[in-house]
Amino acid sequence: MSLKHATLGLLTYGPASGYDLLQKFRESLANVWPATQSQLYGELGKLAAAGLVTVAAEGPRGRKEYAITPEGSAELRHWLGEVPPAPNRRSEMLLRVFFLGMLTPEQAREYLDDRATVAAELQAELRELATTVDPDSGPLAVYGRLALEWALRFSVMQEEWATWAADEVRRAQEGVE
Amino acid sequence: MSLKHATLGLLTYGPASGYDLLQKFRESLANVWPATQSQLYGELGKLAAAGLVTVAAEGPRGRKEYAITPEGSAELRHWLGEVPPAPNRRSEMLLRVFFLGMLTPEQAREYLDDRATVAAELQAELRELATTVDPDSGPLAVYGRLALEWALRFSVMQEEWATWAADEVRRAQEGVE
DNA sequence: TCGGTCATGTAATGGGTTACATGATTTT
DNA sequence: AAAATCATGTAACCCATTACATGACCGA
Repeated sequence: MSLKHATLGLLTYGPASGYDLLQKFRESLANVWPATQSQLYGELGKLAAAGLVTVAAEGPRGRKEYAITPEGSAELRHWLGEVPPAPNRRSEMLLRVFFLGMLTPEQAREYLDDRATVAAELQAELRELATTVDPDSGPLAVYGRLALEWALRFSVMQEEWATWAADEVRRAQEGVE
Repeated sequence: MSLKHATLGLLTYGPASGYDLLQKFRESLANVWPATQSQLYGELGKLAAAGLVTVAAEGPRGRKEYAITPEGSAELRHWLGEVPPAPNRRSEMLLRVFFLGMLTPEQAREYLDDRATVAAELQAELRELATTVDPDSGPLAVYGRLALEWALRFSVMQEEWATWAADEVRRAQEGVE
C-alpha cells in the first residue's frame, strides 16, 4: 500500500508527470521505496480513478501533469499520523545466518566478515553523501537528513555486529577443537 | 527466491511434512522469513519437481514427508556461500520520515517518539527471549543467538535514533520560532 | 461420537519486476 | 538527419496474502 503514499508524498512538492515522478523516485526515494516505471504509471491511473490526484495539465508528447487533490492530501496525512507503520518482516541477510551451520566455520566467518566489509563501505558512501547534501535546500532536506542519519547508524550497527559475530564463530570453533 | 532456501534450510534438520515445516517457520523463522501454508505447499511441489527435495515417506492423512536431496543441499550451500545477499530495499518507517514535513512539528515528534517507544518495547521482549533460550540446544541455537543479538542491537539503534531525531525536530522548531 | 489437530490443496487478489512496444520532441 | 531524451502504456511472470475447501485420524 505504500507506493500509493510515496506517490502522493512526492506530489505534495508540486504537480508532476509520471516521467518526472519516476526521476524523483530514483533521486530521493531509491533507498527507502523504489518504484519502476511500469508500476508508477499504473498507480497514477488508480490514484486518479480514486480521486486522490487529478490531471492538472496536459503537455507535449501526451504528457499528463498530475496534482494531488485535497482528498489525496487528507489520505496522506491520515496515513502518516494514524496508521502505524508495518515493520520489515523479512531479512535475507538474517535468514542466511540461521543456516550458516551448513557451511564450514571458515565459510561462516567469511560470510560475516563480508557483511562487516559491505557495511563499512556503505558507511563511507553515506558520509560522503552527507557532505554533499545542501543542509537547507527545501523541506525534504530537513527530514531527509534524519533518514540519512538512520542509514549511517544502521550501517555502523551492522558492521559492529558482524565483526562481533565473526568473532563468536571463531571462539566457538576454538572451544570445540 | 528465498522461500526456496528457507525451506531447504529447514529440511537440513531432518525430513518433515509441509505441516511440520509450517510450524518450524512459525517457531523459528517468523521474524526473518515468514511463510503461509498456501505458499509453502506450493513451494514444496516446485522443489520436488526440480529434484531439490523428494517425498521420502507417506503417512496417514495423505501426509508426505519431504527430505532434502544432495542437489538441494548443494543448492543451499551455493546460495549461502556464493550468492551475495540482497539488502532490504524498502522501509515504510523511513518512507514516512521523508514526508513528516506534511504534518505539524508536534505530530512529527509524536511519530518519532512512538518509534522510540516501540523499539524500547521490542528490546524488552528480546531480552526476555534471550533468557529463555537454551544456550546449547542444537546447531540452530548457535547461529540463532547471532540473529537474536542482531535484533537486539537493531532495536537499541532504532530507539537511540528516534530519540535523537525527535530532539532534532524540537530544535529546528525552536530555531524557527 | 465429538472435538481437536493433522494434513493437503486451490482460487482470487495485489504488489513488484522485466521486457516489450511505440512515438513525439528537442538537441546536436 | 540522427541521436538523445521525453513520455506513456501493456503483457507476462513471480511472490505473497487471504480465504475457501476438504477430509482423515486420534484421544477423551
